[in-house]
Amino acid sequence: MATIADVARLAGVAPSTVSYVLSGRRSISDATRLRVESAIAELNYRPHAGARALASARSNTIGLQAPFREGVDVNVIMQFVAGVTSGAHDHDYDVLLVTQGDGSHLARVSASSMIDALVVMDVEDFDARLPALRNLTMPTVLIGLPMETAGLTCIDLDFYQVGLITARHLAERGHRSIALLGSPVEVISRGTSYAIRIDDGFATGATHAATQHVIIPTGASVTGAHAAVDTLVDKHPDVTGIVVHNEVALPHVISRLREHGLAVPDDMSLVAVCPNNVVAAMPLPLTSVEIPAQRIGEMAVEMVVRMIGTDPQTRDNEVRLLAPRLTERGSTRHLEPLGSES
Amino acid sequence: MATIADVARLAGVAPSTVSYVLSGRRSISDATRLRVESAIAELNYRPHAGARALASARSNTIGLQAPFREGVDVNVIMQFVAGVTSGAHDHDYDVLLVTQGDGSHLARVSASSMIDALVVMDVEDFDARLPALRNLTMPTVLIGLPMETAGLTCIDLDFYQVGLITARHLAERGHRSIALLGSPVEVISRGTSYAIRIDDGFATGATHAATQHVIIPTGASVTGAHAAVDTLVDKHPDVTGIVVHNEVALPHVISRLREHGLAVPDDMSLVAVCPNNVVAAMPLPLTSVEIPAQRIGEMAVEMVVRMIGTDPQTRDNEVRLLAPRLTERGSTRHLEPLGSES
DNA sequence: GGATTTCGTCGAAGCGCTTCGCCAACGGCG
DNA sequence: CGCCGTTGGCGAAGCGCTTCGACGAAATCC
Repeated sequence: MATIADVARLAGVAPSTVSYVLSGRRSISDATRLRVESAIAELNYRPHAGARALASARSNTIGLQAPFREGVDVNVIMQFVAGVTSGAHDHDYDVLLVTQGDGSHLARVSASSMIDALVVMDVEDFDARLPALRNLTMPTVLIGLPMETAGLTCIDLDFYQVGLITARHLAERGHRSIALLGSPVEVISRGTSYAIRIDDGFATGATHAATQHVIIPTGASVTGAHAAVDTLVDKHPDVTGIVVHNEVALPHVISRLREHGLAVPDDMSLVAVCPNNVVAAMPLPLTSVEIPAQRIGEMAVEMVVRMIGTDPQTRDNEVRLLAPRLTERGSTRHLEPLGSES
Repeated sequence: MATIADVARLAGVAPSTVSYVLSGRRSISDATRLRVESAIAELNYRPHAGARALASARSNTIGLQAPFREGVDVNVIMQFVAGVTSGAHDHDYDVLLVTQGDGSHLARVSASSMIDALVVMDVEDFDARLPALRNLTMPTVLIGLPMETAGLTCIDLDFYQVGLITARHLAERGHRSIALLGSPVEVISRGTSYAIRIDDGFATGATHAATQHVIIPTGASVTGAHAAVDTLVDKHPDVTGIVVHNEVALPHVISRLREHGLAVPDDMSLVAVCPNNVVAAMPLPLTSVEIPAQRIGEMAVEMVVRMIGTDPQTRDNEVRLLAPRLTERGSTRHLEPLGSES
C-alpha cells in the first residue's frame, strides 16, 4: 500500500502538502495540486484510516445502534438502515454496526474512538440504553422518542399527529365509529413510544370530532391480523373506518375483511400508516400516511454530522418531529348522512 | 481518555508491559498482570482503535457488504446481518456496513485498512462486484454462489438439494403433479443463484420420480401471490402439491388457495422454504425446509476469521453448502392410490 | 520604497499503540 | 561452579497521518 510519503516523493512535495491537498485546509497552488492529484491517482493511494483517526482524532465513522427486536417491522428497520448508510455516505462517513443492546459494546466502541457519532434506532420509552447514552459526550441522535427527552436529540415522524389526522380524516367523511389497528401488544408493553403516541393522537382526534373509537393491538402475523379483524367485526360492528398501523398485518387485515364480506372502501374505509413501498405492493390503492423511514435515517445522519465538531456545551438538543401527510388514494369513502344510504 | 501510558504509570510498569498484558503475546507474572489489570479498570481504559490498527496492521473489523435489492426477503437479509454481527462479536470483531454496490466504496474501505476481512451478501451469478472481489487479497466469504466460484470462498444453503428433497417428498407421498412457487422474476432474471439452483433441483427431483412439475415465479406481494395461485389453478389444475420458496408470498398463497376452495393440506399439499420464524407465524403448521439464515451468517464470519492471518497463497477456497433438512408438520398429505379417494 | 500582509510550502512533532531486541535475574544442569 | 536456557520486564522505534509554526516570496499598503 502506498503511503502519503510515497505520494509526496512522486509529486516532489512534502507529505504535509499532500495532506493539505487532501483536506483542503490550506490553500495550494493549482500547479502543485494537480501534480499531487495525479501522483495519488497513479499510486492509487488511499489514506490509512487508522493513522488518520489517530492523528486527527476523527474516525469519519458513525455508529448505528440497531437492536433486532420482536414485532418491529423489519422492512421499516431496513429502510432506516438504508437511509442512515446512504446519508453517511453523502457526508463521507462510514457506518459501524452496533447490535449488542447491552451497552457494553457501545461503550467499547465509543471509548476506543472508533466512531465520531452515534445514531440509535428503535428507542423505547424507558430504554435500557438511555443511561449509557446520556453520559456519552459523543454526538447522538435517537430515531424515535423516549419518555424523557431532556438532554437528548431525537427525530421521528410525529405519530401523535398521525393519529390525529387519520382520525379526523375519517370523522370528516362522516364516520361516527372508527378503529385503530396498531402495533402488537409486545411492542406496546415494551413502551415503544410511536405506538403510544399514535394511540393518543387517534383518541384525541376522535374525541374532538365526537366520534366513537376503539384501539385494537394487532399481532404482526396472519393470525394476529385475523384476530384483530374478528374482534372488530364481533365486538365493534358499528365501526365503518379503520386505520392500520402495522405493515405486516395490513394485507391480511384486508383479506380478512373480505372474508367477512366487507370490501374496502365500500363497506369499510381504511387508512394505512406505513412506508410507501408497502402500500404500493397492496392489491388495491390505499389512502395512507407515509412513514418516510429512509428519509428519517438520512436526516438523523445529517443532524448528527452537524453536531460533530460543535461544542457539547453549546449544543442545544432538539426533538424533531416530522409532520405527517395523508395521501388520498380512494380507500376511504364519504358516508352518506343517516337514512340516505342506497 | 486514558492512554496506555497512563495505565503503565499507574501500575508502575512500562507501556509495553501493559500491551503484553492486553494481548497475551508474552508471559507476564501474575503480580504485575494483576496490577495492570486493576489500573486498567480504575482508569476505565480502552485502547484507541486507530492507534492499534496503525501499529498492528489489524483493525479487528470486518466489512459486511449488503446490497439492498428489490425482491429479496428483508427478513432473511436481517437474519444474515444478525448472524454476522453476532458471530463477529463472538470473535471480538466489529462490523462495518458497506452498502454502496458500485465497488468504489468497497475499494476505499479495504484499501484504507478499515477492515481485515469481508463478508458479501446476496451474490448474483454474474455479480458486478466479482471482479473487484477477485483481486482483493483480503479474506472474503460470499453468502450465496456466483456462477464461477474458482478462487472464491462461499457458503450457502444447498438449494439444489432443497429443490430435490422437496420434490421427492411430495412424489413419495403420491403426488404426480407438483409445482414450485419461487422467487420473483426480477430476482431470477438478475441471475440469483439460489433461485436457479432450487429450480434445477426441483426439476431433477420431479423428473427422477417421474412426476409432472411446473415452476411458477412468484412476485413478493399480495398480487404476486394471487397471480401465481390463479395461474396454478387455471393452467395446472392437476397439481396436488406445491413448494413455496417466497416468504412474503407464502401467507397470501395459502389464503388465495382457500379462496379457490383449496384447503391445506386436504386439497393441496404445501412445503414451505423459509426461516423458521416465518413458518411459526403462519396460521397453520407447515412442513418446511428451514433457511438457517442467522446460522449461515455466523458461519460466514467464522470462516472469514479463520482466514485472517493465513497466507493468501496457501489459502484453499472452499464452497460450503449446508445440507437442508425437511421438517414435517403435517401440511403434506399422502395421496391415496387412484380411485380409492373418499 | 520600506513595512506589512498574504500565499504556498516545508519540517517536525506527536497522536497511542505494537513489537522487536535487549537485558537482568533465576534456576537447572553437567 | 560456570554455563545456558527461560522468564519477566523495559526501552525505543516506528506504524501513517495531521497540524502547527516557520519561512521565503510575492503582493499590498501608506
